[in-house]
Amino acid sequence: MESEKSWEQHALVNELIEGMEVARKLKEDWSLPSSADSRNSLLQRILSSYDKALLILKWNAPISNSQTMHQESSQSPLSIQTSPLREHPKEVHHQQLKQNSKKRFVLLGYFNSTSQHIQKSTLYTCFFFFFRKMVPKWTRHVRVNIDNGFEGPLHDGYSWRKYGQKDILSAKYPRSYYRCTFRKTMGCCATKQVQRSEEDPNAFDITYRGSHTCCKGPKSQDTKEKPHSNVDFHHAKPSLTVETENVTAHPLASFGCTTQDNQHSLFSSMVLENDPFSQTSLLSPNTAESSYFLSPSFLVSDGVCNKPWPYSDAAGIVSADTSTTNSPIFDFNFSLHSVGIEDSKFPFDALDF
DNA sequence: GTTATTTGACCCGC
DNA sequence: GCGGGTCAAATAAC
Repeated sequence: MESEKSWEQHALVNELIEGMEVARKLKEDWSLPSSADSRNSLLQRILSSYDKALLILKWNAPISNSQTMHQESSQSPLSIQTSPLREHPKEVHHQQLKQNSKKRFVLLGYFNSTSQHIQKSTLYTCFFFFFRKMVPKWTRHVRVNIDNGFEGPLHDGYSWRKYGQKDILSAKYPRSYYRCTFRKTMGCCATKQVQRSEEDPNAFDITYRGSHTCCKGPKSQDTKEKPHSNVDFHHAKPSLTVETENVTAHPLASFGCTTQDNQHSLFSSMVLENDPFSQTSLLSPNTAESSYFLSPSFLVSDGVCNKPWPYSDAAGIVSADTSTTNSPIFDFNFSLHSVGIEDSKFPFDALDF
């Protein structure tokens, strides 16, 4: 346990120092006629560092603290639509214990692994735990004027590939499942679900999950999607109405896809969907709006990661930017440097599990 | 030939 | 057992 504390503290200190150093550099650059991109990328790095640091802190928060913080934050008048806790407090406590234990296991398993290759079964287990339970998820309600010839859900600037459609029991319209086109080539695990709204057939409810690590964001437009089937609401015609509302889960959920972030990386998907603590205290919009967790990608107007809605690299650690197969990929990342793993060739063989 | 979509089957959590 | 999410073979589109 002492060693755990040691590397956690080490990582934490490293992140804070890095954040400070980059902030200093930003300050120096501020008066220079350097590009906005440069400043934005520095800003991105700073926030990324603090994201990491905060996540490490959160990771190590005592259960009692977590619970207290959750209760406090859930009472916050600013917190919106965090998942209501249905569980009895005792159950919550047990769940947190369980989750904390799992989280710790995953992190320590990674950091402390002396083996050159982590067992595939471990990776598999870790992946599903993270992806299904911890990857951020948020919903957007998007309205589109179908009369204008748009036949399908909005194109959000990313390139998606449909991999399934399902009739939902209580829903009038089927739900379509999309994943990032670059999942195979770049290991991007972002997915989205699109479902036509029952109340308003011209509207779509789009649920995003996971972060783009593919660097093929809105600006690249590297897509082979049929233009008629998707509407790019970044460049929507005036007649196109776009509404966003009910960002139900994680407005800060990492959608970081800057090149820089991929190198630097990110705890991206370790924002915990089911973790009451992270939802309410680390991720609730009130926290974001008011303090540390607001992503630069949301703040900047011309930056490389100027997302159309509050995407964030919050909690990003390291992009395990793996070129891969269809296999599940870790979509969370952490700074190897910060924990003293300097070898950039750290063997993370996600290719063949 | 390559890439995307469709759709039935399968997996897994509840 | 049910239902949501994903897989993967078949098919379509380019």
